[in-house]
Amino acid sequence: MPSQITVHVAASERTVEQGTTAGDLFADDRQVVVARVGGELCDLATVLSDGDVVEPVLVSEPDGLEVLRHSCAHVLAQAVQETFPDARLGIGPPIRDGFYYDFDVEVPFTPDDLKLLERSMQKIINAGQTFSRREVDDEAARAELAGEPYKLELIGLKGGAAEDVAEGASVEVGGSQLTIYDNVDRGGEVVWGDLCRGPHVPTTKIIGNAFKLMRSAAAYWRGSEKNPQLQRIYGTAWPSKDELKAYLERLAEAERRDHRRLGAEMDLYSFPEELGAGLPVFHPKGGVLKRVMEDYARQRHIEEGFEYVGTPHVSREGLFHTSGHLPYYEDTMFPAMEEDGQRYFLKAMNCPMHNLIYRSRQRSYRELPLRLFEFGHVYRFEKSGVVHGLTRVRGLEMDDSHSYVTREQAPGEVRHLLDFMLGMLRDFGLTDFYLELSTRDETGEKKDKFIGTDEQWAEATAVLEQVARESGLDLVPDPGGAAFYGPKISVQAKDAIGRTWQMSTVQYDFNQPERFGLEYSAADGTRQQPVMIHSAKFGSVERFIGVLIEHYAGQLPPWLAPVQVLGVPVAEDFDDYLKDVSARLRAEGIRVELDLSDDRFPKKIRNASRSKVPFILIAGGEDRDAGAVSFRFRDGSQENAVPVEAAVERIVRAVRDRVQV
RNA sequence: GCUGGCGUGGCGCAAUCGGUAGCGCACCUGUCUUGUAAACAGGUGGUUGAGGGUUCGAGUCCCUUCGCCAGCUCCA
Repeated sequence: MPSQITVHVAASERTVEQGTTAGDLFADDRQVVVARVGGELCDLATVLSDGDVVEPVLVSEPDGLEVLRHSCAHVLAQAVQETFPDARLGIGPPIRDGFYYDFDVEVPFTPDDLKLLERSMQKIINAGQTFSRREVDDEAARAELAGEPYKLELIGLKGGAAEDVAEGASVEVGGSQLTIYDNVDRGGEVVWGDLCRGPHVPTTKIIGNAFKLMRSAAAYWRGSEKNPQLQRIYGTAWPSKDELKAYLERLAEAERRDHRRLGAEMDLYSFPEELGAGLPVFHPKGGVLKRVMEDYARQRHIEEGFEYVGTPHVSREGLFHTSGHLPYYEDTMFPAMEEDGQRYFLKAMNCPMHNLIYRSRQRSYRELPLRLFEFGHVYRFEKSGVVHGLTRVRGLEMDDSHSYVTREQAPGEVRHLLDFMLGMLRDFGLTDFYLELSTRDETGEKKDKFIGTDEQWAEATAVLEQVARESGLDLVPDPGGAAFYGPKISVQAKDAIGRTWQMSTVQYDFNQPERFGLEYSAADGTRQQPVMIHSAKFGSVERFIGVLIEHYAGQLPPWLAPVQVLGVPVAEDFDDYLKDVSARLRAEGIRVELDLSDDRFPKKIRNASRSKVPFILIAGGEDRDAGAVSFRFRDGSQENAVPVEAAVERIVRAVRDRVQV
């Protein structure tokens, strides 16, 4: 055997001693945490073979960061088993921004436990333990892990289906070869070990002090309600302390933008306990925001060929049997009301009622596309644990529209709707999108939920996919995410701090027209069945308001701001002058408030600054003498001596053009 | 629905081992009011989410229930 081998590193060949490891090649770069050998992520301890192609993987790149977080999860597990010897191990994968590890413990972890574990992890990290890989066969693994029932279960399930076992399980049992990672301290003693596919960072030292345990919560084993709950600890880990700090600051920023907090501060809406969970009320200022959104959406729908309709909140149960909703969703509808032996339900969707409008008389192909639209209030009895602010409620208003079209018209209508909804989202200041295509589950246990023939699903899905691709936006598949009656495209929008929210949806429905017996007379005199296309631009109006509040951190653009102008007199003497100015603005339809309180000027400025009103108009002696006002903006900047005429014009234009200031 | 945490005047918080609920802001009243993030003084307001229990005594302990938060599951 030759004593030297040739390896390829960074597109150049290198001749190295037999027995050289990947780590040896990059020993001078501490940023390298693992290596890609022949395309596979490997430990730096991997011994190279002749002809290997080796690339360094830095901790700062996505793969390297995942490995760091996965290793950190291992350190957590080691700390847990040292502190709570009876804890049994679940799985511990990296996730977005961090990692978790699941444990079966008698007593759930407390916040104090987390602090304790964090200290214990720091000790392990400082000890500079190495991660040492060891291949084991199934028998040996079973023997060694006899005390770890969940790991044994994973061994039984290992192989190609690992990702089906549970999200994240593949990091434990990836391929056909089982491996155990031993944590070895400086003295060479094995102090802990875990079944794991790897790879890992070479030593715990790499983790440094740029990690933090965030919270603990229960999670079902293998993600199923039917399984026992384990206690999951979430943590975060970063290449450096600064990056950890930046991450924590992002979380703090998200908290500052929380629409529940801002809604209370800005007096927009509240969630009275007396009403019940998930039932918000809109205060006058929130009412302005909601009404402006509705007015604009209504106008735009009419411009896009929709007709505004109205339907009741309740219906006899038969309607929801016809639509097919009741068998699937009775448990998430409010309980039935009985009257004269009839069961009535609060509606959880508007489409059945729109179908009745369609069916109220004979329809001709000349009427198609027939587009119906309304703000329909629907009620969904969401499970208590999922209700959340305005983003997940039990009573909501949908901007619900249904286009009835011929099969031939369907692609054109979907395209029309997609353009329409993207345009509307842009009008509200959301500009960064991707699309998600939700299709039926072809194989899984939920396959039976989807009604309709294979051909219908294939056609519907093809139409949506084609239009989605034409949009040029990124398209992410979402298998199994479709409604029971048809596939959908959803628009995912990124907000100002990079979070994505599901906004608008378009759904292709061949089922309900059939169930309701919808027809139109074709040009040749035959009766044909239309296709129905559901769409919602806001989705839920409540949710959209919540997203906007967070996106703008409460600093709404003038056209949406409940109060657009706040007048602040420098002293009482100028109250009348500002009253005249505000009358001019009101005549132009501007929403103005005046601070006529007996607070002194600095206090008024303070209150005005905190009010998030886009235009603060100040007037004192200099302004009055010049027939002018002074603007103060939300960023604290100021523009003095603006003639009243110009000020009014400027405000009116900002509102009309829907710009942000 | 499940697991854990929490629930004190409108809001944010305090109340040592159980010993008859405090503070700031807001609000009200009065005096004050001329240029950019808090003038001064006084005052109203809670029986501690709700119901039950233990105790001489419960905001503090126990049970039930409602609501909120985090996560899991779910999301037409």
